[in-house]
Amino acid sequence: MDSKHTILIIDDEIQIRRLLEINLSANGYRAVEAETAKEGCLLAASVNPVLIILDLGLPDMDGLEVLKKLREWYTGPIIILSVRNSEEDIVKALDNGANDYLTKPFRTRELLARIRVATHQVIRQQEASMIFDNLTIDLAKHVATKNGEIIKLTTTEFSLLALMAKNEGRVLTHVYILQEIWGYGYTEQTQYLRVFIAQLRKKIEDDPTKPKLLITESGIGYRFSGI
Amino acid sequence: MDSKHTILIIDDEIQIRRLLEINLSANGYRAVEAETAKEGCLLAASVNPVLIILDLGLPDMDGLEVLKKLREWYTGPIIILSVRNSEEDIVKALDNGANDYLTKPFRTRELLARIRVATHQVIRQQEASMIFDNLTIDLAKHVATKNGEIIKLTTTEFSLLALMAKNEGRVLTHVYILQEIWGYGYTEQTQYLRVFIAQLRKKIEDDPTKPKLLITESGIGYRFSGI
DNA sequence: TCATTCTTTATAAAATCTTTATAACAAAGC
DNA sequence: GCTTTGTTATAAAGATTTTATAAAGAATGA
Repeated sequence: MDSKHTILIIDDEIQIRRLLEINLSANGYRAVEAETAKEGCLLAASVNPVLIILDLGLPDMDGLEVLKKLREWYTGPIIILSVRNSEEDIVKALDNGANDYLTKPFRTRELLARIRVATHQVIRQQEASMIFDNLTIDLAKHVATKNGEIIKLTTTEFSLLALMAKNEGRVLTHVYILQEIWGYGYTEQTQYLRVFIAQLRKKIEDDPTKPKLLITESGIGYRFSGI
Repeated sequence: MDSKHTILIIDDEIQIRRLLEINLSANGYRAVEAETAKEGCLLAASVNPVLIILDLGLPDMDGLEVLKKLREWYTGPIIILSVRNSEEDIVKALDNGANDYLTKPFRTRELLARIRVATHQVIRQQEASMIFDNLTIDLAKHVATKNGEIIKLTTTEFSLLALMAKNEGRVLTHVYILQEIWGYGYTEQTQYLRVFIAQLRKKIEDDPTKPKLLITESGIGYRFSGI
């Protein structure tokens, strides 16, 4: 899973793009840049950004039109960056789907803070859901699905699956898993674990006899493999 | 029921409050005013506003502290109005839970537009009538129908159904539901919940013995499943 | 007062967890 | 190859916890 969140910058001024790119990268985002409205709309569809920063003064299309065009399908936050400072421009942009509006020249740290506000829910939601091939685990909703259908899991089964998936690729020892799920008094109950791993496999593996997700590490413990 | 959405203004300047009150009323909101932080926090809890407008320069408490205090429980949008214009103040407020920040003097129509943006999701969710297969729930009218016919629900039953439906697909814990519907003193009364879920199922499920809408998540709580 | 709604109690049913038993498998030594 | 040993997989029985439901009692409001 790629952990960096993509932010799309649509602005024709190279200096602004450069400035934003440096600051966004330094704050853990991946910046993708577009110079024209057309390019921006295409990129928005292909890179699926968590947020779009849009300049209203693009050369090839009216800013408000770009905004409307994006809003036809894009549901993430859009922050406007513009030299236009009239109340009318601001109100129009906000009423046409912009989440925030900053006038150039802007203050970098303020923009970053406003980005944090705008992406807050989206990112938290994304971080809470894990996707592995045809299996998804949504920690916030407390629901797991396989091939789109909800899998019925008990509390313990869900906790175990979530623990394994959160540590994808890492071998977790019997003792560690038992401590995490059952508590300190249960570190000897390796048989519990076997029973529950078998139950989980029946529910999440395509072929429980040839597990591909919950891998046995004989003598040590188990490992979750999200391919 | 009162269909107007309440906005809470916490500001010590009478002129600002008056100005806001006039503009908010003219735009279909109900304005409730507080002069001090203490009064504001109390009112926030009692009037349940869809949005709070908060001045950072209150006489009785530091603005940032008020913000943090509100955010301990208030999940709706908070817009800051302040004479302070330093980048540091803005960033701090935004990072402590404010959704937006305007400096005084502000432009009225811009503020109104920003209020619309901030309340957009909340209000739409409150007003939307939800449709699930042959069941509809109209939150504004406080009415639910099944196969076109109105279902007779008590206040508690409707609140419970609305809470579950608003969180479609998400597992809600017993404790959470009890807190939301009955209040903080009732988090142990799991049996209440069972009784009311059973009553609801009798009224909304095609076959109450095989529930398809109100799903039991044994050991955790319940989940509403549309479709 | 009466009707409605909420709270409490009792009990049956279902789901889940724990334990036991046994089979399967792999590695090592003879 | 065969046996031994240590580990894992699986089914199924028993114990425990959790849930569903009816119904009685208490509270509430017209």
